[in-house]
Amino acid sequence: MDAAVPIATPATVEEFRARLALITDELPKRLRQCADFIAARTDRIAVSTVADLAAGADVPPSAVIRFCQIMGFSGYSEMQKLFRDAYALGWPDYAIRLKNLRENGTGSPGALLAEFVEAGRLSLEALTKSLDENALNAAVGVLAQAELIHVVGLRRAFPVATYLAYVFEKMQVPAMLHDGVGKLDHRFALRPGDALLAITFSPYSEETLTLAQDARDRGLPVVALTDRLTSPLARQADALLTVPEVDFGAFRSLSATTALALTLAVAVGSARE
Amino acid sequence: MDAAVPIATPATVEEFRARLALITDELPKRLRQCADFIAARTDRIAVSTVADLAAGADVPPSAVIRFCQIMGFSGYSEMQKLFRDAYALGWPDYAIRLKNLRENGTGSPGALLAEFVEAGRLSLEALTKSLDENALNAAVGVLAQAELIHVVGLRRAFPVATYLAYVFEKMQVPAMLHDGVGKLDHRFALRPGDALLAITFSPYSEETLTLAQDARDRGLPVVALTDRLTSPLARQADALLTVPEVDFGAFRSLSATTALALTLAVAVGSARE
DNA sequence: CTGGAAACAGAATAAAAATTCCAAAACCAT
DNA sequence: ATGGTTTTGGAATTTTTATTCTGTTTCCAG
Repeated sequence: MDAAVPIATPATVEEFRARLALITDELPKRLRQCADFIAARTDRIAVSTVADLAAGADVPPSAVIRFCQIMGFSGYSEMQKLFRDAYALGWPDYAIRLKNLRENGTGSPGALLAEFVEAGRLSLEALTKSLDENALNAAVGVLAQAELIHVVGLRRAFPVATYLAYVFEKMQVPAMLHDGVGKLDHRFALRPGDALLAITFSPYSEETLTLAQDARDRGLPVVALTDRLTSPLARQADALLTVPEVDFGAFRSLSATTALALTLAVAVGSARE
Repeated sequence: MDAAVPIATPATVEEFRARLALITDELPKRLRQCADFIAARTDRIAVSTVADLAAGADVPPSAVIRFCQIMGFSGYSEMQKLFRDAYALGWPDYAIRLKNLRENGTGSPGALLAEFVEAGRLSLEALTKSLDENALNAAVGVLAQAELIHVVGLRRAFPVATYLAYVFEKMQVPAMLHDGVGKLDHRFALRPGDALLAITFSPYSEETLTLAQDARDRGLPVVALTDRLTSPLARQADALLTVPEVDFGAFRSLSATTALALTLAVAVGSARE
């Protein structure tokens, strides 16, 4: 027993978090599982029993109690009290919370976040409604058969392209990201049997359109991920996926685009095995 | 005993509210007190004991139980469960859902998309609930004062980093993206007066952590965008932003992360002029 | 008033949850 | 390996919490 550790009981959620971060590293296995689970799901403490938490962290209940004590509480009940008292702030459900955020001043970070979150949600909703399933299936079909998938997307679309490249790699799908580093266009990497996945939004970037045209000329199938049916990519595309992303001001959150890209990548990955 | 009132147990908070409104008027005194108190403080149910509620409504505990039964529940525990579940909303067991999807022949792309959209929506909602506004303001403050903002995020976090770099550029905020091209770490580009914005998720990438440590050693402020409070970045961070992203299988939609990143970038951009 | 039905308070009981404790297992330095 | 230390699992115990039950009170129709 470490008689020499007279830890102050955390009095606020912040203190709790600080202490949790501090000790996590040097915890033995079971206690560490507790720490990790609780770090990820802190909010549940207020409404869970010891047994619930123990099950979630996959440890016996007594380990949870020991964890509470290491955190500086006398036991679970005392720790839970901290979160139950703080709970009132967390409750306001999504709509109310969003309103609160908005109301603390136009231009404040909180208000901004509320707008972007809302834009993201609307985009996601619109996506499920507007999606053309045939186009999606066609896109998956085309990409699943490609020997190598070339991914291109620049400027605003670049994050999407890099994410696709990441997921393809995870799924062991041969893919090549055309990132324009060094202004090299790697257009000669487009080989028969390959396919191109091109992403671009208004204002459409020249390089992407050029590469798509190039692929087309060489007879490679092109899948386009873009913002409208009238996109200049439409002409070259064998499968055209449009994403109705909602803008807030000059910015767009990319939520819907990311969701669709992820779907595409995972579906293609699964289809290939 | 009203043998003739086979009330359906409310299954959602809305149903609960509807029923509460319906019966409140024709309730005897004590039960009415319960109804009134609960209508005003519905949120407390999830974290209160019968005794707490009874004290709040100024009735004996048994009256609260009777009230629960009139509301259509077998007792207090059943009623409380409704609210506890509603609070901890989200995070269904994605491991299981993904497995189902796989086993049912990979699921159609459409079904996959629905899952990713749902995950994105939950993440966004959770973000509004869990956001620490102080941390966000602190982060904006730190970055607004930096001469040059260094952005680093690799692998899964890379899309977020590139997106931040894009938005910073749009807003004419001096920023440098550390992308690891050529395995150059550019650590000597960290100059006094600059700040680092580091993004990493479990499993945390070594290079990002190293750069954060480097920045710290040189006395630069570090803003961390990560997935949990126990992240290894927590130690070096002057402002720690955590994003509760719902994973679906091995993948995360990044919706919440993108929304928060965008907020950060735009808020910093505005604050600088 | 008064008789009968509904509502009630609080003590008694049952159920569930938290906590303790200790023997067994794992770990670690020698 | 070996002895000492730390960590662990789970049964036993204590504490808290929910629920039931019963005698009493309140309410109201006649």
